[in-house]
Amino acid sequence: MSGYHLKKKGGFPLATLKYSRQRESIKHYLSITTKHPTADEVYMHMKKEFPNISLGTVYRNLNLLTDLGEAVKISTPDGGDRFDGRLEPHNHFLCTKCGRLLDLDIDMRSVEAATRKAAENFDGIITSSTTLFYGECSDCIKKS
Amino acid sequence: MSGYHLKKKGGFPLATLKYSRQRESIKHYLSITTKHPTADEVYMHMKKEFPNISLGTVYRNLNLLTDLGEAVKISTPDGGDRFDGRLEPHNHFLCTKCGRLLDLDIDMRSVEAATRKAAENFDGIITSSTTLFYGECSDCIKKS
DNA sequence: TTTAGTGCAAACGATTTGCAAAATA
DNA sequence: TATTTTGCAAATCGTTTGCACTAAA
Repeated sequence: MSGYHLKKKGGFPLATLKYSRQRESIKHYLSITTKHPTADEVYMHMKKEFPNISLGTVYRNLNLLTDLGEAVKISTPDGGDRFDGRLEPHNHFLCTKCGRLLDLDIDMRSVEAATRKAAENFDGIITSSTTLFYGECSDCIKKS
Repeated sequence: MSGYHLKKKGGFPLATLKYSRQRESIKHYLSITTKHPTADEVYMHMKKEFPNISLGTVYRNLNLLTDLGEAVKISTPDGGDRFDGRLEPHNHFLCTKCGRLLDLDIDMRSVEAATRKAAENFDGIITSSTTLFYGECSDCIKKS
């Protein structure tokens, strides 16, 4: 694990990594929560364990984990990015009433089929895709 | 099932609309461009016709058009939102090299199939979905 | 000792908002 | 006239960055 190099977004070499308690804890939190927290929510949670942790440290580690492929950044039309530590391919659902972001497990073969279809009439290279579903979550349905 | 999602902020009734030359022009520009411009790019373009137009006005109208379903806001993991005046269901491709956002026409039936699959094991209501494809565009492939 | 990571605060880019004037109905 | 929209500027939000210090290797 030590001394490995990898590439950042622009192709810049990334320096060798050193262990950090904060980073490990952030990674662990992302791996157990199902909340898809924003950076600020991660920050609030980390404060319990590291009262002096700074928001900058949280952002730096979230970006690092994302670059390492150990976390996923999810962009939605409303508000800041969300982070997800679940690494297997899956999709997300955004409730347009309460704003909750939920995991949505579907047979990925249907998604792959759609991607293959997309690739047919396209003269670039498609390497991945993300689908975000919208609608009303069960909690909001109950309340209405 | 469309690839679009109409965003209503609170569910409260929308105030009566009055005509505005700026809004019409923004709407028209979105309907003819294939650039998927950012708010700032729309602003720059509008300045030719309305030298004194303000960025605030552009944002207000882009949001209004989005709420009305007459434009679509596209969120990507890098940078600001893009806007699209093309209303038929279609998908988008983001080049991870040059950042260009392109239209991607695929047989929507494969997307609908994926959505139907998604709905099966989900106890909320899915009303729409958007898929964003990633990869390298043909221009960038040529250059490498 | 050398290098990476941290906390802090300031800077930043994107977007929103309060207000008085202008346009529309 | 009454109400909406505009231009402007200040404010806000999410995120990044420079720096001196601390922790890890």
